[in-house]
Amino acid sequence: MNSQIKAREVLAMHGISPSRPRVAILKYMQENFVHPTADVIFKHLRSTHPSLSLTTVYNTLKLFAEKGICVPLSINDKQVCYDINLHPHSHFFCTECGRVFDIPQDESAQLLQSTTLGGHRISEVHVYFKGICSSCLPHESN
Amino acid sequence: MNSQIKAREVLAMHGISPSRPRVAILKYMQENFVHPTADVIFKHLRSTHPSLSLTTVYNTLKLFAEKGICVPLSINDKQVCYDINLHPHSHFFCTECGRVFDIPQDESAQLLQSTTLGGHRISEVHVYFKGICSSCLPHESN
DNA sequence: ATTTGCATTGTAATCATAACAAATAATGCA
DNA sequence: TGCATTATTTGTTATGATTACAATGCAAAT
Repeated sequence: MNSQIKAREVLAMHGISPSRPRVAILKYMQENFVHPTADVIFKHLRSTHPSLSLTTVYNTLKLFAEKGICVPLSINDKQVCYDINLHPHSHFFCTECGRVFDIPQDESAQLLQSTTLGGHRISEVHVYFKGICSSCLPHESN
Repeated sequence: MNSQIKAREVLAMHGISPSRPRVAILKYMQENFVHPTADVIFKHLRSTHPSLSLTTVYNTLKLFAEKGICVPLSINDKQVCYDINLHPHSHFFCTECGRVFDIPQDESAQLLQSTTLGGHRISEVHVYFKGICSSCLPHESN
């Protein structure tokens, strides 16, 4: 299939050898454009890949994140979920069902003050940056 | 002291009885305008409140959050930290030292595309909303 | 002083994630 | 083709944050 090839291509582009579990996990993320946790992926692939272990899923997701294939999201305090959508966009986390929805960036920019967004009722807005703070940065020239 | 009074006032305003641990925890948060985890608070108050238990800190922070005195932040995947600053603002998480800095909202709005912010080097931008999604919302009239 | 009910405590349980060592597969080369 | 070397995967065990829960303590009201 197409996504099978695509998954292998993506792995190759990032210098990752295309082992069975890696291809399966990436393919899953490409086909199911959700924001899965390690556990969700594990449970979905269990039937078709009986030997797959949860540890492998964790390792693989961490590897993907390091290589820039996906991004870990700490939206809720329980589990980390992963996003293969690398285009700039925001997220909406439903406190009822726990699903994470993608929100186009321009939509979210103007709606930072609004209370509804695409039919969802917003109760919290979170914006945060990650990086290296001024005191941890190597000092340039003094 | 002033903040002692202020802490008790805030508790009263939110219908929370001012027990020793609650006053101490709130006072700590008001005086040290950081973004502490339960553990950080516990360790700081341990010396002056020898009988304090970690469970009480967890319970109290959860209570404060429910009553709207503070906001839990899931910025990093390890521990939840709490913010008593309720004014709209963004956060900067340093991946080196783990500290969380407040970022004025207007500053962050324009700098969503920038790579530095008040001397910090930005590598990730996260925007997310929380609320109830359209399918979990009670249907209005149909 | 006694009751009543909330608050705190300490311990034990849970759950996500990481560490680690053993088993397995993949790759290159004689 | 068959072995040697290295990378991956697996299963189990450990860790660390958070919660559950039962027992104790405390404070206001009678």
